[in-house]
Amino acid sequence: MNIGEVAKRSGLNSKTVRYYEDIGLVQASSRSANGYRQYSQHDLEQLQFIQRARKTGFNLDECRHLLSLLNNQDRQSHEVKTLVMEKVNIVEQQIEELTLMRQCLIDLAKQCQSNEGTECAILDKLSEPQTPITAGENIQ
Amino acid sequence: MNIGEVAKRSGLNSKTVRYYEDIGLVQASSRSANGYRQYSQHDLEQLQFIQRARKTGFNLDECRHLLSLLNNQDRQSHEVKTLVMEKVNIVEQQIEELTLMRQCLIDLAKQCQSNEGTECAILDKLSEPQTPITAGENIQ
DNA sequence: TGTTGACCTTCCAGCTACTGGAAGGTTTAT
DNA sequence: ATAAACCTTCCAGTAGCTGGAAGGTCAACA
Repeated sequence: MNIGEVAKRSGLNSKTVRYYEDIGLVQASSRSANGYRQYSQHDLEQLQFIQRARKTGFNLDECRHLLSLLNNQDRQSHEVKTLVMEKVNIVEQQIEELTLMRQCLIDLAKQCQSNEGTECAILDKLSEPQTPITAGENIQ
Repeated sequence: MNIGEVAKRSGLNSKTVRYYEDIGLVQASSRSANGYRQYSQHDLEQLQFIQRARKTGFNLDECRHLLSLLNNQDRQSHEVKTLVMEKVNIVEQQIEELTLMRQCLIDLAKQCQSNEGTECAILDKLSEPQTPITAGENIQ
């Protein structure tokens, strides 16, 4: 199948599929006489795997790792579980930070009269010389 | 004060301060005879404001907006509140998505025996032709 | 006086994970 | 014949910095 077809079936964008080939995340596909990329069922499955892992929250390096485990018959089951549980920890940290950030924003908003006036408690708060707001480290 | 000092006092990196100048987020500082950047108390306050807004979860465009409101005497208080509440919504969506993702990962991990074997329920799940895992749209 | 180290300068490249667009070739349908 | 819908490559841009190279400046110390 052509790249458009494999893209549709894997839920990825054609550009993304080419990109994954460029960075060596998947093997270069074969080509037909006109130079078009040709994908096998196996290729599709690898791309679907990546799409699903990405959606589950793994970054491309982690996908690379998962793919190598997937394609390696000698892998050990606990390796994969470790990877997943590490990811759970990271996601939980992110949730915690976002929750703090949310509280900061709500606290800010509470102090605002929200009228037509030019005084603004929010801007004042953000301008204070001390740090009244702490949402942990900034995400991203 | 020099860039190192203003960086330390604002909690930013010198590189970041130069970057903010490059992209026009803050006005270019004055220079002393040797070409070093010189910062006033006012400059420091603007940088501190940005640092705090970033930490609170605003991106650079939003910081730009907030700064213009901060520096504009005609601003209206509710404009700022609206910006903050919009941000709360976005943060809440992110939290929701991450929470779903966390559950996916935990579900995956539960099915894993985590032994020395080479079968792996997690990889199997990620390889399934259907999409068993849905954590909403992937966050970035 | 020389030199060491800590500053400062500019410029360029790289990170993540794509995405958009240009310029062009191919295939299919009308 | 021509238009639309594919496909190709290559280059650049996104956000928000950060690292490094190559070089100038300044203060302290032997």
